[in-house]
Amino acid sequence: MYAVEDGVDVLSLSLGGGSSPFYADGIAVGAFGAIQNGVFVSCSAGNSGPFNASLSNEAPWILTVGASTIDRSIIATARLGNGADLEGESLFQPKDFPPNSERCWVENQRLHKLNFHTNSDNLFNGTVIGKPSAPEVISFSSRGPSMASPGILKPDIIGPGVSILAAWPVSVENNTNTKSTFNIISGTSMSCPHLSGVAALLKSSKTQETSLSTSLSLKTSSSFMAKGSGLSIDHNISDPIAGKNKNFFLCHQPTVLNSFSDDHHHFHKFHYLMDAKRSPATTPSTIQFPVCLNHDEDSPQQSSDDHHHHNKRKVIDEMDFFTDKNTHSRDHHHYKDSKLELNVNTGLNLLTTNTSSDHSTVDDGISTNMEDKKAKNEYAVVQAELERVNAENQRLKDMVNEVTNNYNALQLQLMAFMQHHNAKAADENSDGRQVEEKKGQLAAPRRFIDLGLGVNTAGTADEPALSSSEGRSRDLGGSPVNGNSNNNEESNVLFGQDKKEFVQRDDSPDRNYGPNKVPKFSSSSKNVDQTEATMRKARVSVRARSEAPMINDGCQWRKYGQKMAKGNPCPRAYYRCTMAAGCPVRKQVQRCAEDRTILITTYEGNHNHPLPPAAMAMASTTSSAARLLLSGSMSSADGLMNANFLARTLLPCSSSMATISASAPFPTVTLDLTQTPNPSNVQRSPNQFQVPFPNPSHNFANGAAAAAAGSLLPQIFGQALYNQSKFSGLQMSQDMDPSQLGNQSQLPSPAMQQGQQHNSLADSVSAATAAIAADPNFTAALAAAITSIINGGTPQSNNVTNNENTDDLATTTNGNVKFSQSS
DNA sequence: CGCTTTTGACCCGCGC
DNA sequence: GCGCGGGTCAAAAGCG
Repeated sequence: MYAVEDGVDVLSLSLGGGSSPFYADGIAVGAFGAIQNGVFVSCSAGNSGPFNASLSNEAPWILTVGASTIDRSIIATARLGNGADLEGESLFQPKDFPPNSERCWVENQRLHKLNFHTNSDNLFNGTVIGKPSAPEVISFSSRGPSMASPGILKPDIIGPGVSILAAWPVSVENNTNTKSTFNIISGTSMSCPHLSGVAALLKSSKTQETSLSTSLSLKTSSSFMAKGSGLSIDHNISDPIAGKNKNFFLCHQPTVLNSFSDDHHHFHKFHYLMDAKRSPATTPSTIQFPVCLNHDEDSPQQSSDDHHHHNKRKVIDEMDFFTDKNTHSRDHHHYKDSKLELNVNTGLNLLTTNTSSDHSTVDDGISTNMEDKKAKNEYAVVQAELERVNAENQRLKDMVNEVTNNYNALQLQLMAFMQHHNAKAADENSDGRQVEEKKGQLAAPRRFIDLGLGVNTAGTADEPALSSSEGRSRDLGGSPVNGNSNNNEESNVLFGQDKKEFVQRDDSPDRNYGPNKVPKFSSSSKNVDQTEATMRKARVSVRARSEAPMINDGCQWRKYGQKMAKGNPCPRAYYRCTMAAGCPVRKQVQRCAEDRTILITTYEGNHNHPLPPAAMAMASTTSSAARLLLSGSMSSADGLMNANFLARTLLPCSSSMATISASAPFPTVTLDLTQTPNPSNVQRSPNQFQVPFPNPSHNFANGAAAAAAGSLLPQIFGQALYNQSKFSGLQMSQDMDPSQLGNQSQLPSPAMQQGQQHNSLADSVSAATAAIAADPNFTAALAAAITSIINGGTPQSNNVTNNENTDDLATTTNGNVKFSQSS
């Protein structure tokens, strides 16, 4: 026998499942806050709890199941009508829900004991053990619409007065172990983008109810309905899922109402079901809990239960889940004698905005107390909504920050790629001319670095070719003027991690510096120091919008100072790289005075250690930019050089802008990630000329892949490798002919320059793959960018064909994009 | 306890 | 030479 007494509302809110917006406890608070006496409340939090259930009045029979699948520390709580708090552990775990977890509590002097166990993320089987001695509501809520995994209720828990609520199908075993699946509609939160209060919540359940063809198996007295219950629970034993339920109803064929309809928001609850079915056009201004309790007086089944209509907790109807109707007859009478009051007013019209149409029986019994409660409930709803919105806002902020960081990193990557590509292309274009012009003058032949992947350059795959800087150094070391010189000669040069070591070993050969080299640097320690100082002072400033105090560039930094800089109310923070002992890299972080949403990060120096993939974007970009800057400044004797270089090398292009500052105390290139793609929007300083990163399509065709391989990827590859010549790139640039600036720019970043002799190609590929694959978004974006470049590029005869890298091949495939380094 | 951050002192270069 | 501003140091404080 199954019966629900008068004065009992049943409300089951299942907040579980997916990314439901109903996690906010405020919803539950608001929802339950309106529930009045005698309401059964069953709630279940979903993935991210917490939720709280508060009852504003006596609620003798409450069973609350709360859980968070995300944070087990979150405790679902329910405040009982008597002021007692009901707390339960967070029972759910995404995967490893402990079998047979037991949870007990005492509520209103009744022991509630539940065993829960589940065996999958979205499967929740609940077993209630022990026979309740009083009307109770037990709620099962799976985490999702797992129709195939209904909860199972043991027969012994099916007793008089026990309601079983489930958001999803629940099977009930009868004495013959025959399972019968039934559903009880409960408010579920799936796929509801917006909600406000219970009404919306339950209203949202309409779709699911319909789709799931859920049914409600609950009965109550008509008198209860007359009290204005806002809760709608309709009987539906014809549910296709719960078709067997029909066999468990002894006395009637419940009226079927599968879904909540707006048209059903009739407030005459006493006739709600009937009206809803017969007068669907009625549309109340208030959103009502569509209560579909089986109290239809016109129902032929009803007559058989008339004897249950009593003033107190009368069981006017019964639902028999089992064929054995005598099983709980004694309990049934027990419930009939229950002391529960019938003056139940669920007051679930929480979001009522216009009560004029409210003709419920509430009117005849409303007291000021009720109004106060209603007001409080509304307040609670608003407050809860506010909290929810705040929490959501915070989450969105976090998301924005994260996205911003990702965007910045991606942009840097793209900039690095374009920069390398551009430099390479420029070098290609200028190479012939430059070579002729400088023929015989340059002792330092333009030597392309092997990208570190140069299997052939070093002779063996295990001994990758030296970095570009190394190559250049070697060239400086006396190699004949040969822009295409092979790397074989590099084998004579050793590069230590320490720049000085490199210098010492590099001083032997004589250098035939061209007369136009300005300034010329000798191999003396003095010049070396000067070079180092210059390199160190070369700065790359990155402007990016970020709410965070510091952009995440993948490196570890230690703050060593903070100063108030003149002209900027925002303090400037000084950081030092701590990823390796003695790493000279430092950076300054300061917010832009004009626009404090812009964070200006200025990098200085080169890392002397491998960088994690996450740090590659920034490191490669900044180092490349610095190299570009230094190349221009150091290799040109006059200011025109830069202009020429830029004009020849850089082409109009992308949204990212590089600004080389001529007035800064230190040579500084600024990468502005805040600029819009429209060049007209670019602000220019009289002392600055901006260098838009080239549009690869202008001078880059099939070289895109080569560029990717020749710049970005090599850096990534080199990343996994340890390097020994951290400043070689700069030193090389000192001796370079302006015509080689493009090549210079093309050189890998210091990170790339790091010694690769000790690493295998496989390791490099692995590192690159990991770096690229680490971030699917980045991968997709980069792939799209490169694809765009390749597709948009106009094939040119002067495609990049660096013979030095002819055999170098570093290929990593990510999705549809294949990066292949070839020359 | 070790690492990081804070913060005032100190150093240094540059301009007057 | 002095003052100013940028940058760094290092002891103290904070933090996990």
